[in-house]
Amino acid sequence: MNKRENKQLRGVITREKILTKALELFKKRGYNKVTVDEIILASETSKGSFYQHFPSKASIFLYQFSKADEYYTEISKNIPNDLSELTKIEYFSLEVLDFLDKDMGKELMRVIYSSAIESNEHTFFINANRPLFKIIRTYIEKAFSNNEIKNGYSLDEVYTTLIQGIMGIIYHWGINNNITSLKQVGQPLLSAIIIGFKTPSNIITSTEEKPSY
Amino acid sequence: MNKRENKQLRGVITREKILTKALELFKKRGYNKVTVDEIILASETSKGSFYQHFPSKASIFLYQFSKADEYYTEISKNIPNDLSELTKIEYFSLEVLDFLDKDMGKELMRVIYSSAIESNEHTFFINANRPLFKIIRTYIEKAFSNNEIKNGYSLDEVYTTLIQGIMGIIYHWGINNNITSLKQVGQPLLSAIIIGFKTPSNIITSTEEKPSY
DNA sequence: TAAAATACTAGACTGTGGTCTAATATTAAT
DNA sequence: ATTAATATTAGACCACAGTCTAGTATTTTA
Repeated sequence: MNKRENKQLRGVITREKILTKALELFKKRGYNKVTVDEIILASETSKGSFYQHFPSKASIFLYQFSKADEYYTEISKNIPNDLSELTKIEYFSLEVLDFLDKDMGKELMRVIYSSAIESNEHTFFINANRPLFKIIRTYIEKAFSNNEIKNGYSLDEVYTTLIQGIMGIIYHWGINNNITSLKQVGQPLLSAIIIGFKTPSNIITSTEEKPSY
Repeated sequence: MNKRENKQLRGVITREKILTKALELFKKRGYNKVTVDEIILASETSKGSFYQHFPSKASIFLYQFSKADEYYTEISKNIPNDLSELTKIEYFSLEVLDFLDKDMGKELMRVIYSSAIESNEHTFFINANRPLFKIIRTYIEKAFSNNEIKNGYSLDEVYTTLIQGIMGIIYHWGINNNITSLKQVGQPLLSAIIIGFKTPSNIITSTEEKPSY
């Protein structure tokens, strides 16, 4: 190993020590109970090192979320091909929910959802999800090609509707303390939305029967 | 005025001074930019007084939300009676969104949604909304009586689905920086959900065609 | 190999929301 | 009217995430 690697190595090792210890502590005592000072004490490093390697306490916790994209791609590959595109969307979304529940966990999801809304630096949330967004968008495009969407919505409307639905499912599950699985609580909304897309709406109904709004 | 009123008065006046000045500052410079020290300076009070009258900085901002319930009841009274119950739900929900957008504003909604998910003290969010929840539940019950719900969902499923949808709409709007109105971005999801409720689902489809999940 | 540039580390310091305690004002009890 | 109980106020203090600066180690340039 040459000098260059050695040099990077010092940092990499420190970073790794911090990351490991931090995640260990978060797991043991919960994210909110663990302080940065504790992490640097346990990992025998310093404030300076901590913030050299991580931009915030949250980022180190959120780091776990980076495997998500990888997994989404995996899920999408394993979807039976004989399903309609809309059914694929439902199937895929439910698998995503299952993954978030079982592999990521409620506490992490809460931290993700709260940091996304409490600051304008939700770049991560929006960007890191790109693969998720792209996968969904691709399905929608195909659904349009196959004429599966019959309620007159545009691609963007369908897309936004789905994202709103998924976010609503996760947010609602996040603030509730019951132990029902995310997949289970999310299934009805997803189904209803998909059915909504499939069902031709009476144009007269939506423009004349309810003219007041 | 007797002694008792006088005594309460001192506190009430202080409380009012803090509240007024705080909301004024929040409005002028934004919630996050205003510090508690600034508020007590501007209102000529003290830390002790501030926390005597308010449990947190957020609570003083969230205070504005207390008129919400009142307004929800008002909306529900003014809904045309010749609409179907499901249409009423859609109408009502859209009016709620309109109110939250125009009267409450995005910053307040973000603070509400972030404090609800970042601590377990979201009692307020859940409880203060009771009237909203009750109104929606009542509509749903009537919709069931009128046989408007044809997709086989239980009352709780319909209820949860709607709440998830509404929360999703608000959350999604909250993290996005575009200026589209909440009502406008929420309309498609609400419509799709309602259509989903109305549309009989093929029972065989949901239990046999997709047995793998 | 000397000098310059860069990465890394340590820990003092800051900003800010929130707590605690002691003092004072007000009300209630006797 | 005295005393006890309670509400209110002031501001020192604490906790904790995050910043800043000075110093050290490593790498690159020449």
